[in-house]
Amino acid sequence: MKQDSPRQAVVPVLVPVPTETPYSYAVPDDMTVVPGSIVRVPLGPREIAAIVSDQPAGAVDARKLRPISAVFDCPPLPGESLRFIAWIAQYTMTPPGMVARMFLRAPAALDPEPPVNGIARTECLPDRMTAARGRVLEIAETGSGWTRPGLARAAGVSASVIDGLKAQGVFEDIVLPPQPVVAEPDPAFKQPDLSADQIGAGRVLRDMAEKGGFGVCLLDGVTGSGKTEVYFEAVAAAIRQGRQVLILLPEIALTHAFLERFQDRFGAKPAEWHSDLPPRMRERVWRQVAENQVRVVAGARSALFLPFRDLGLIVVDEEHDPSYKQEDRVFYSARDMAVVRGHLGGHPVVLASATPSIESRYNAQQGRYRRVALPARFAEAALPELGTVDLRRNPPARGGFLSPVLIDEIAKTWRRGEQSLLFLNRRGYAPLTLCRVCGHRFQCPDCSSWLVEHRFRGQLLCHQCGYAEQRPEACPSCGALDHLVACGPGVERIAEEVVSHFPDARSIVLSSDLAGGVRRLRLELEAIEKGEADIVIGTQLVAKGHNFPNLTLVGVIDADLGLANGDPRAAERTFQLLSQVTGRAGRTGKKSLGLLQTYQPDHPVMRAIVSGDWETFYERETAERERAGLPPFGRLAGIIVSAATRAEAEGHARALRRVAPGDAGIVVLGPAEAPLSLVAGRYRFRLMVQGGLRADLQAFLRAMVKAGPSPRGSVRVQIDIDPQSFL
DNA sequence: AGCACGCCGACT
DNA sequence: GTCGGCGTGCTC
Repeated sequence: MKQDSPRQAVVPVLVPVPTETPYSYAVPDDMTVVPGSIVRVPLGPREIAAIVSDQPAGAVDARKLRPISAVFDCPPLPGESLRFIAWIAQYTMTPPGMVARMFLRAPAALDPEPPVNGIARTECLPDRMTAARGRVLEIAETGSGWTRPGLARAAGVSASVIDGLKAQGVFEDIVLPPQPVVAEPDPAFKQPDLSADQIGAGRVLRDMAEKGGFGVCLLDGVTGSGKTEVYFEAVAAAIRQGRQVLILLPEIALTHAFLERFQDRFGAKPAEWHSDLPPRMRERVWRQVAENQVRVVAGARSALFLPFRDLGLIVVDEEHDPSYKQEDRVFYSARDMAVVRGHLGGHPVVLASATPSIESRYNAQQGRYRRVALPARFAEAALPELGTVDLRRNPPARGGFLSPVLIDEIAKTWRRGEQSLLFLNRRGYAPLTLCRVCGHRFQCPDCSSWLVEHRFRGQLLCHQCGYAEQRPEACPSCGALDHLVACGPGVERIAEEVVSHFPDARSIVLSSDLAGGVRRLRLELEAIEKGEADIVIGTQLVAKGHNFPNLTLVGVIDADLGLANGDPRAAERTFQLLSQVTGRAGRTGKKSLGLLQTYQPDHPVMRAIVSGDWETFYERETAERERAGLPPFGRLAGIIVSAATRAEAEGHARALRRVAPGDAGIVVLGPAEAPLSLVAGRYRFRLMVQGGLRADLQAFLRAMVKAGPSPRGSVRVQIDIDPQSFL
């Protein structure tokens, strides 16, 4: 539908505030805007960036109308993006302005990059030549453009040398063109050496990318089967067609490893997009994506809201990863929204995982997605030999958590000069502290979960809400001194046990609360990769993406952990996590071993991992959910909850928010991904129920359901996402 | 979501 | 007598 846009006096504008409809703004006579134009508008006392909408605005008093201040000098968002905003708003029950806000996350990028002043050679030659001048002229020949201080530094001279040359007309002032954020990737840079399986799978994906148009392919291949190289074939095809490519990665996996693999294949790095990108870089990436200067973006979930002009392919790597879910403000699953974006814009979507989620498997089984499987590990990367250690038959020594079998294997591995990884998904020293005299258990005053002892810090922490207190000497209940006992293991405690068995081995603990933050963590990981540790004890952050080249033993301290928390996804999650962790071994070419300590070696999760028969596990899981009245998908009932005031409604929302994600099982409320929306009069709150809800919260919700809507104003809780109908 | 306005408690 | 807490309402 092409038509000349008539002069509009008033246009609808999506402002980043939670209103149901766009606001109306007057368009000054000398201004032209189209739907998608990014504009600066006055809103109350401030000026903010907003998007001209194609949806009708609500009625407004003409006296309130204010004019658009300016149109930003950047390309308007394409219609596809506007439809994407509207779709997400509707699906997630979020005000459209709040969704639009996600497209405006790089405010400074809305204006063109400030021009950078540089200098360039002229035809003139200097009157006298000196050593310093010679160096400057030599360096100036290299590179694509120099700033005055840049050239001086590169030539190792002071800026006055350059000023002298400039005074003679040897250099002149110019404005440097904006520098591309990354080099152009070359699809033919290096032809990969693929196995027969990879070639077959790669051909399917390449065809999808070449043909274009919407379609979803689930690329399912065990760790080390070379999934990445396979979807790179599709990426190459899209680049050849001159289209843009978005590769989504779980946040933690934005590691050097991926970027380097990409560079090996394409000769240049992809543009990165994630939360700790420096602001400058962020702006440049945003702008160059909008101007179709960037071919490939590798990013975390927020990259989904970059203003691509000509997207030709979306890849979601590790599609099962829970970090694709955003749980604040706008609640969405980036994996699902990637499929939606592909659908709206007519792009192929590749979902890749070694352990696909149940819902993606189900969608593939139903024929909604195409499925391509890579059965074997590639080349020299042999699978580790996997086994369970039955803790009933091989119990740890009193007060310990390592079975003799595991200790023996650690010893052997260490003697061979190889590395061991001990995995326990629990931070701190002990998950429960109690008083041996009176039985007092340390509980969080705010949310009633056990306080976890962190011995290195001397604190008791609530892992649920972040509450912290100093670890006391005496029992706060009966006053007894020295009778507090730690129950159960955390990584710190395992480290203690490791030191007692292997005092001469170099051991290290890695968890997200490591003192020194992310930077320290990165350093430690590098040190481990260089072989500077013998025994690594870590939480789930060691499961992702790092290559420990000398690792030949993975011991899972408590493989049962997480199976009994009532989460309907418990088995699936445990399976995914343990597969990933044991996959850390066996990348060396050497013989390697993965051992799962468990009290239930016959549990389907253990059997699936040990036997490698994942197909049976998936079938069983799907059937299990159906039996429990939790089909993998399905529309869920709404719940009416009453609240008299905004404060009360907010209180409910906060309470739900704090305890919802990843907690114990929700049966009344249905499967894991159900988003709840609380709507109280004009106030509206949402949250995503990920793992399920704790029993006390279920009771709370049930009570509210019974209470029914309040005549004074109500909070409505809705749970009605239906993944089957999300297209 | 921000931000202003407004009404009650501890301070220069 | 004011500073500042957050409860309430509004933004085209």
